Amino acid sequence: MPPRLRRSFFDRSVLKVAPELIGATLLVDGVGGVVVEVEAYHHTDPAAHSYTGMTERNAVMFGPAGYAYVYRSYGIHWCLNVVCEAAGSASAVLIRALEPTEGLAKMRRRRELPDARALCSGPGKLCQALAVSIKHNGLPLDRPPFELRARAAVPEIVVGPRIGITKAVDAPWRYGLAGSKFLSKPFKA
DNA sequence: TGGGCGATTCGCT
DNA sequence: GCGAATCGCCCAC
Repeated sequence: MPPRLRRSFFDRSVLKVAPELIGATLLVDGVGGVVVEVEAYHHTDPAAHSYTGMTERNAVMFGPAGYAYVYRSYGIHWCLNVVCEAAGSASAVLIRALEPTEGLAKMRRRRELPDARALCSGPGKLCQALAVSIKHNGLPLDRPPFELRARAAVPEIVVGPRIGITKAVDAPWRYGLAGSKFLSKPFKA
């Protein structure tokens, strides 16, 4: 089994960490799968929550790397990020999609859906499938309930603009696993 | 203290 | 493709 990713893995440029997460395995209480889509948010990026400074919501982003930043989206969904770079730099990677491999029955029950393709194909969906919520905000990714393991081999990565934002819309900081059927949206060829 | 808005999803057309 | 659901965050008043 590939080694756990240590916190020091995240203590680097978010633009380096983000593509290296593609192919890694993320589990929460044993449920999850292979990371197939992420987005990078740098603290100098107008689209980042941390851009305008620290607030109660985004405080974890300003802490050390390797911790979970979880926030509520559109009043409905949860979204899971991993804090990157040195403490205070306030950069993070948004986990956008997984290929489900472990605990499919649990995920289907939580999502009330039979289709494996739709279980984790979006940031809100995967948090529902993995039962991630505000309770996980500020927890380290290298300890239970999280389990995050390095990829076995370097996969082919596709790059494109990020989804659903209104600022810095052209920055190519969305990364995906080439050819994956489990993306939130296809990458433009 | 109140109102506009969002790193989304789903169902309907 | 479009719009509703839904509510915490955040800043202007």
